[in-house]
Amino acid sequence: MRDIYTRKSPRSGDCLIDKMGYYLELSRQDIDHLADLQRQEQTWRVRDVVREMGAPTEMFYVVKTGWCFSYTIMADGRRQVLQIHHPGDVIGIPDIAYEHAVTGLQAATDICLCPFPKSRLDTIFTDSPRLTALIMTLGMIDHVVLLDRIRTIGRMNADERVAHFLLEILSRLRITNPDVGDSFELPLSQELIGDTLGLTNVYVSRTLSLMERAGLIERIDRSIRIADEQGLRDMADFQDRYYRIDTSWFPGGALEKLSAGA
Amino acid sequence: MRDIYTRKSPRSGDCLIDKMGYYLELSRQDIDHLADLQRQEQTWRVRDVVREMGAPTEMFYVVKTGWCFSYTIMADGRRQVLQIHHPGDVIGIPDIAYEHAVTGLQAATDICLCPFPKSRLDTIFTDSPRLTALIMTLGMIDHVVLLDRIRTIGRMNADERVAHFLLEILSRLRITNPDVGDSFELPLSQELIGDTLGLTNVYVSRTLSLMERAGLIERIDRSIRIADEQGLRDMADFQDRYYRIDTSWFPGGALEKLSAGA
DNA sequence: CGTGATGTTGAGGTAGGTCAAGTCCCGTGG
DNA sequence: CCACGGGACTTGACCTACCTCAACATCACG
Repeated sequence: MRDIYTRKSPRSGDCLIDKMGYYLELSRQDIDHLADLQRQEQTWRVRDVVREMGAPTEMFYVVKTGWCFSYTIMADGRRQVLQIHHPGDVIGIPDIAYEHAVTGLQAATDICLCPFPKSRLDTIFTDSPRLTALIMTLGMIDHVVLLDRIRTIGRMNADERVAHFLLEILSRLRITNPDVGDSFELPLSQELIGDTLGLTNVYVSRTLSLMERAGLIERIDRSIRIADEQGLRDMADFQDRYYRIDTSWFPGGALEKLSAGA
Repeated sequence: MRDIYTRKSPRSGDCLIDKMGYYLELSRQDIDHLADLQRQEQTWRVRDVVREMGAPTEMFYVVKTGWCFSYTIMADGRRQVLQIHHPGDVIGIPDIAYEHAVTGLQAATDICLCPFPKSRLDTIFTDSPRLTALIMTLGMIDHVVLLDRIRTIGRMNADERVAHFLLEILSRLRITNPDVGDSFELPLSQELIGDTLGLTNVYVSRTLSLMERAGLIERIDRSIRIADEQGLRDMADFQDRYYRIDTSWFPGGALEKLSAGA
């Protein structure tokens, strides 16, 4: 199911550096830059709103611990969850095009984020073309994951949507934590999952129960075991967008060639 | 409905330069770069497939004339249209993260595209930080438009989806052609509109008929007149993502300040 | 003139929504 | 320590927005 693609930098225990280092051999300077983004920390409790829709977009955030999510709400209360953010993710880049945030940001668990001002990216852009290319590429991965989501919501039925969702979470987790195996904690309410997939909490509940009875997954509290990964992949037409990316065009090719043999 | 935001460079008749120039005061060199991307031209007929899903991603395309669209197809034939591309759009940037195209590309009308290799962007990146920032920002606009689409498909019913879709097309057209007023040619089959919005061709037909009977739109063949723009905006909770963007953080601030008074 | 792509309309079916009741769990406060 | 309240999950009964299938009309094109 997975081939021999290998992590490019050793794990450090810092999730941003781990995520970046999964794709790229990081220089000492790159690591310093990434550490620099995480000097400030701030915590929120479950269900706290970190940033309202329409707030000025001065800050980006790096997720240090916990899960949070971006969403929009319509006047009558209908909510659509747009993205789930995990440790190591950088939040806010799409907002650079606008003066006010187009999405809200809320804590799905207790979380610790590292806010940093837009301007901090400038130094990275001028100092490290490789890191810049990686940041852009990670943005494009997010983009492609959104395309998958559109296909999922637009053309798949409930069980296919849920299957795809679970697999997407799993592959995302595997980047920073290769040891997850086939089970993981899913600290998201079924209402939130429904608002992500264009379903209701009620139907998510029914669907998960059915999938469990069908032997596709197992559940204990909020932990999920993917019992039949290939079965889920087949039904959801799933492709892993995180596992392997194309870095061949990145600047600084010499370094790249060195690590390509790994 | 629209305030006094003004185009930053004069119209040139070239749609890529017009689109870029709408947001930014372009230098002579910038214009040369953009013209350079469009040296090669190639044409396709309606329904021709320009690029299959899974094809190697060596080329980007600038749309010169006509409309085309990106899509995915599932094994059983279900299709999801992901993006409609208009003259002036650059196609393919999300694919840089992968070696093979994650979407297909097909002509919705007879079209003329300008293919150019990935590497051609390099020179822009090193020569013009302002243009680079604009290209990134346009990518982020696409991203936000996708977020709107997800909300539309995930949480709105058929008439709201169609209303939102029509308004989105209209605001996109207004960038390069401020004279569209309230009517435009919509050279898209109802099946394609359905595949964009997660509906069937049959239900798109019914919905359009209902909207016409309600006095929201008028139709003659495939031309659409938006008869009640405010009404449509209210029902679809529409926000124009193309009209105005934040360029305040772009490098080369001096030039920006000069034009800020406009 | 035939063929295929497109749009319209009708009849009937179903996936998923809505509403509601009941359970479990955990955090808080007395 | 217990009582309470709110968040989360489950299950049942009923409903409806949208789908499916099908027939028919129109039009462009070779």
